[in-house]
Amino acid sequence: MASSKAGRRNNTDPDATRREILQAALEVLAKDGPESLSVAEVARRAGVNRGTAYQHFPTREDLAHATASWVSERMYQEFYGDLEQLEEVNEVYPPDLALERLSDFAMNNPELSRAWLFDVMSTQGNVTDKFWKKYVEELGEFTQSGYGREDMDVEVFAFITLASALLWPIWVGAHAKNSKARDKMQQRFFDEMMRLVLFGSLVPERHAKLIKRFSKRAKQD
Amino acid sequence: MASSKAGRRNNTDPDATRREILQAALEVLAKDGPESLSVAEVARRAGVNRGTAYQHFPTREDLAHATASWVSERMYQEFYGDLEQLEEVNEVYPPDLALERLSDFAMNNPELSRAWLFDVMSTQGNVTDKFWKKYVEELGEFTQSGYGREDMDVEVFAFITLASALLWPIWVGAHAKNSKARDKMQQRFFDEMMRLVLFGSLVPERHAKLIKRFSKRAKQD
DNA sequence: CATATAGTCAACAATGATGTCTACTACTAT
DNA sequence: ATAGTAGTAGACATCATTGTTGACTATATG
Repeated sequence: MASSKAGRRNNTDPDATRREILQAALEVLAKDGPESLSVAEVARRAGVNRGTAYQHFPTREDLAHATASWVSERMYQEFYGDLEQLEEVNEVYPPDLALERLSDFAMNNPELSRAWLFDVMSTQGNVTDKFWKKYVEELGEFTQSGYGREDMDVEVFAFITLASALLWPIWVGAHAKNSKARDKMQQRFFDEMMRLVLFGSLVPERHAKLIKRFSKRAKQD
Repeated sequence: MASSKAGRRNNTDPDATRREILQAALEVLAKDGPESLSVAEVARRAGVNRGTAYQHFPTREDLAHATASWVSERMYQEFYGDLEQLEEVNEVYPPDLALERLSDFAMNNPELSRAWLFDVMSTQGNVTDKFWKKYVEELGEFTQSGYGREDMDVEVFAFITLASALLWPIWVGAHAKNSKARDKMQQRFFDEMMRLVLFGSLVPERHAKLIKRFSKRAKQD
């Protein structure tokens, strides 16, 4: 009586299937890294037949590359997508909101964040990633607008903030027992990062020599 | 004429072999993550017979655990080992030297750094790692000695500095073409990090509200 | 209705990893 | 000299993954 063909999908929307596969690949990528991405594992996770995965992505490598591109594109869209129209209105996006946005984003998209970070960190040669370029560009504009210190090394600062903000959720996931503890950890990260960008972490009076040594280009007193 | 038994090792020092295996495992761990650590790959990389690896570590899991412990221990020893006797003499280790030491260490031990970071980041539950505890403890003492700002969240700050310093070499490795460019990148990281801990990254006059908001516990003006 | 599309299911050979085992060699200490 | 230790070499069964292929099915569109 029961249909012997239960469990069939026969999707009308191949793009949706493709996205499901990519999403599963992203999760695997975030969990185990690019080297241990297996088509079988991805297909299992996506609830899709292995053959189906091979229809969309002829080889394992194709899947890996497609996932990397997809991650890059999604990272940009999810983070900057709905912000693009806003930009022309708001001349300077406040740093606390920017950091909060980044911190929230990382916490809500831990796999995407992690996969993106490792891809962009370890990809050889010039950085072509849209999100990275936009992020650095925004930081550059911010400093030149007079709100951020001119003596910043924007790229290095971008690296520091992104690396720590995007990896923080891993730490939180491993060390927070419940969602309340999770929220508290997220708050702590935001507070400390704000504190750091506002005041640094050294007591100035105790480090006169260092201040002299490291303020070559900064003469804003 | 040539000995058919060339390539034999027949080592007198089994511990050395063990270390070689662990070192190879560490490299694999740093490259591909813990999930794709294979005994065969490790043995190949260590220039050791697969059987030999199985003599030292009965299963893949045993090798993985042993490597994690070894990484933890080595991270502590290599970083703090030769500093321990010094400590009683020098009451406060200057922050620039500390950061330089960390930055150099990461650059000279990229695999160890990376493997350690991921292990300690993703290990569930309380952090028992010696290096982490020591690092946080030192930071705590530094702030309480009056040289560091009292309002720091020491653990979060430790996370930020470690995550960025230990991952920076990956970025450098992927983006620096020669050793000269490498050195320059390392210098840039050190400079920017010092700048950040000394001055923050925002121009104070432009962020009066934020300063008010984020200086609850800090009343050192 | 006919056909193309998207997908399922099952089988297959090849490859490589795991874990075990046995026979062999070289070096060390008794 | 002999027994033990450390490592090599090779074989073996088991399993997972890769990439391919062929038969089948549900859905949409002409």
